[in-house]
Amino acid sequence: MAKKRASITDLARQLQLSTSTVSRALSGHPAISEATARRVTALAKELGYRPNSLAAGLRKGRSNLLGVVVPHIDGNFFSQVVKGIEAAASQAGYHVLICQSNEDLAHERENLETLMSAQVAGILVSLSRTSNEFRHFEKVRKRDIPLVFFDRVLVGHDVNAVVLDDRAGGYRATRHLLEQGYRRIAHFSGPQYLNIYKHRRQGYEDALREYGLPVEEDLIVFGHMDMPDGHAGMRQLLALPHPPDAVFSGSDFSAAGALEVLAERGLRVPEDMGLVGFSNEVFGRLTLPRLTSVDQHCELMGRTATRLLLELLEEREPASAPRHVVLQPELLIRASSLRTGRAGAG
Amino acid sequence: MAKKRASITDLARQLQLSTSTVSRALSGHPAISEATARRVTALAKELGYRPNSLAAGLRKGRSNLLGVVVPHIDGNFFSQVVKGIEAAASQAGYHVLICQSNEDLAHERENLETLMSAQVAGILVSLSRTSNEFRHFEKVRKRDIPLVFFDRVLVGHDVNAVVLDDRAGGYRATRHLLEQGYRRIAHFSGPQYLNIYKHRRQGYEDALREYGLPVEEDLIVFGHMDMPDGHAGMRQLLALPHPPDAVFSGSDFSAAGALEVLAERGLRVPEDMGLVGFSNEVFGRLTLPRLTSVDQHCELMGRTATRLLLELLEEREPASAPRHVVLQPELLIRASSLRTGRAGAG
DNA sequence: TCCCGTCGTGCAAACGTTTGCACAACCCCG
DNA sequence: CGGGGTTGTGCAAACGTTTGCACGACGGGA
Repeated sequence: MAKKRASITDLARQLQLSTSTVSRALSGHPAISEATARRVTALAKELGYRPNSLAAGLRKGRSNLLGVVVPHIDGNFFSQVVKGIEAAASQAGYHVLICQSNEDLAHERENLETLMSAQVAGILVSLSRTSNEFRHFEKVRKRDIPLVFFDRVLVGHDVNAVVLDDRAGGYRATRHLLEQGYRRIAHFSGPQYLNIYKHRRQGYEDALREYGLPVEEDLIVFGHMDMPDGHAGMRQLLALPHPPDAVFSGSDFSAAGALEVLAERGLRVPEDMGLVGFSNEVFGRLTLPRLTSVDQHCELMGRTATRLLLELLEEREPASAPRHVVLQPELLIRASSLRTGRAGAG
Repeated sequence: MAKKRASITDLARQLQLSTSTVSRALSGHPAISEATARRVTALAKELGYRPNSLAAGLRKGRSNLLGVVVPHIDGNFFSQVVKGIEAAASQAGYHVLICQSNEDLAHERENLETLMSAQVAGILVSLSRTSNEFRHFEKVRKRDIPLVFFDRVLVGHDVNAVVLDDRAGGYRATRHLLEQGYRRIAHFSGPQYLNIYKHRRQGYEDALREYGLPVEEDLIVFGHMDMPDGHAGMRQLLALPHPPDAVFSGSDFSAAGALEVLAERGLRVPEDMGLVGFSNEVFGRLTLPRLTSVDQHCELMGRTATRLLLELLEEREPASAPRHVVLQPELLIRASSLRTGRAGAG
C-alpha cells in the first residue's frame, strides 16, 4: 500500500508556490515573507512533511551523518562514549553511523572508505590498537572532512582530539594511596605504545617522586590489563622479598583479579593492602570491598568530541589549527583504599 | 584543496561510454559484455571510485542504511547486540544508524520519524520500557519498511521478531534451584506488558508447579529491576513471616542489590539463600559469591535479527506472515546457587 | 515622472545514480 | 538475401532538494 511521503513539490503545488520558496521557507531563509512562511509550515505540519535527507545531502554534497570508528562497541568505555556521541549528535539534528575496526588497521581503513562513500559530514575516531600509521587519514583530510580523535590518538600527529588527562588520573590515584599512609605502592601497567597506559604510569611515578620515594622496577608489572593478568601480577608481587602494601592498577579488571588473589591468601583489603583501579567499571561497586577507581567521564568525552566536531562543521574554515580538549578524571574513593583511622594522615 | 571524488560520469567520459553502461557494469548487470565490464572495473579501481550512496539511495527510494532503535546503547546487553547488528550489516554492505529511545515512548516515536526521513531500508527495534502501545509503528508499516523486533516486543502483536526463550530461561533457572534443594523460591519481575519479564515469570511458575509447589503471590516482587529495586525487594522478602530460601531474579542488577542486603544482614549465599540472576552481566563473575545467571547470547541475537531483516529486504514481498526466531538461553551455574553436598539432589 | 533600491518569489540547473525503452549491430536460419 | 532474434549500448527521465540568478512589484527620492 506504501503511501508516498509528502515532498517539497507536493507542498509547492498545493500552495501555488515554487519549490524554491517552499524550501527557503522551511529552512528559515530571511527573504521569505512571514505570511508565506506561516502558510508553508502549517501545511508541512498538516501533511506530516519530513525532508528527504538523501536528496538534500546529494545536493549539498554532504549528509547529516556523523561517522564513528571505534575498536569495538561493546564494553563499558566505548558503549558509554557512543551513548554520549549519539545524544549530542541527535540533539543537533545529526545521525550517527557506527563502524567497528575490531582493533584492526585494515578494518579501520575500510571503515573510513565506506564512511566517505556515505558522504558523512564528519568523522570521530578512536584508533585501533594496531593502528601505527596515519596514511589512511590523509584521504579524509584531502576531502576536507572534519576529523576528531578521542581517547586513543596517534602520538606525534597534531590532530583535533579529546582525551583524558591520564597522567593526572595516575597521579591522583597514587597520591591518594600515599595520603592514606601506604608507602610501598606497586603499579599494573599496559602496553607503553598506548598513550593512556604510558601517561597513567607517568602520573604514578610523579606522585612517588613528590613524596621522595623511589620508583622501583620490581613494583611495576606490565600486562594486558585483564583479570588473569591481575591474578598473575598480584602473585608476582606477593612473591617479592619485600612485597608492596598497595597497588594502583591501570585497569579495574586487573584490580579485580588482584582482589581475588588477596582473598585467597587471606589478606585483608584495605588493611593489609590498598587497591585502586582505573575506569570506574560497573562492577567496582559490587566487589567486596568496593573498589576505589578513576572515573573517565566516558559519556562526557563522547559529547565533547561531538561538539568539537560540530564546531568544525560550522566553521568550514579550510584548515584551522588542530584543537585539543583534555578532560579531567575523577578519583572515586571507595573502601578498597580507605584505611580507617589513618585517613588524611600524611 | 578538497579533491573531487571520481563519479560514474568521470568513468564514462574517460572510457567513452555512457553512464548507464558504467553503472550496469559496476553492478554486474548481465547484459554487459565481459570486455567492457573489465575495462570499467579496472578504471574504477585505478581512480579509487566509490559509489555515492546518497545519489543511489535517492534514485532507488531507499538507502543502504539500517535503522536501530534501542532503549540505550550502554550496558552489557544492548551494546553486545548492537555489536552483532553492526557486524552482520556491514558484512552485507549496509550501514547502521543508531538511535536511543532512553526508555521513553515519545523519544522512540521521534526516533522512528527521523529514521524514516533518513530513508532507511529497514528498522530493528527493541522497545522502550514505557512503550505500551503500537500506533507509532503503523506508519512504518504503511511505508512498507521492513521491521524486525528483538528481545523486547509488545505482547499480543504478531510481528517479525527475534527473541530469547525467556520462559525456558526462567524455567531452567528455577528448576536448577529446586534441584539444589531450595523449596521456597521467590522471584523479582518487571513490567508484565513486556514479553521478557512475563515469560521469565511463567517459566518460574511452571517449574514450581512441576515440583508440586504453590505459586505464592507474596514471593513475587515487581519493580524496575535495578540495584535499588534489588535492595528493596530483598528487604521486603526478609520481612515476611516465612521468608524464602532462594531468589530467582529476572535481572542481574536486582540480584546484585539483593546480594548486598544479604551481606549486610550476615546471611550466607548460597547456604542460607540461593540466588540466580538473568543476563550474565560482566560483574556476575566478580561478585562474592559469583552469581549464577542466564546467558542471552546477545551478539547472536543481533546477528540473527539483522539476517532476518536482510532476508525481508531481499524478498520485497509486500506482506508475508510475520516470522519469529526464538533463541535458547544458557544457564551458567556459579557459586551463588550451589549448595555443595546437595548438588544434584532431587 | 523617472530611476533606483529593496523585497519576495520563481526559473532552472545541478548533485550522481538507476532504469525503461529504444536502437544499432550482428548472427543464424530459411 | 531477407526476416527475426539476440546482444550490447545509449538516451533521457527521474529521485527531492538547494541555490545562483533574474524578474516583477512596489516605494521613495530626485
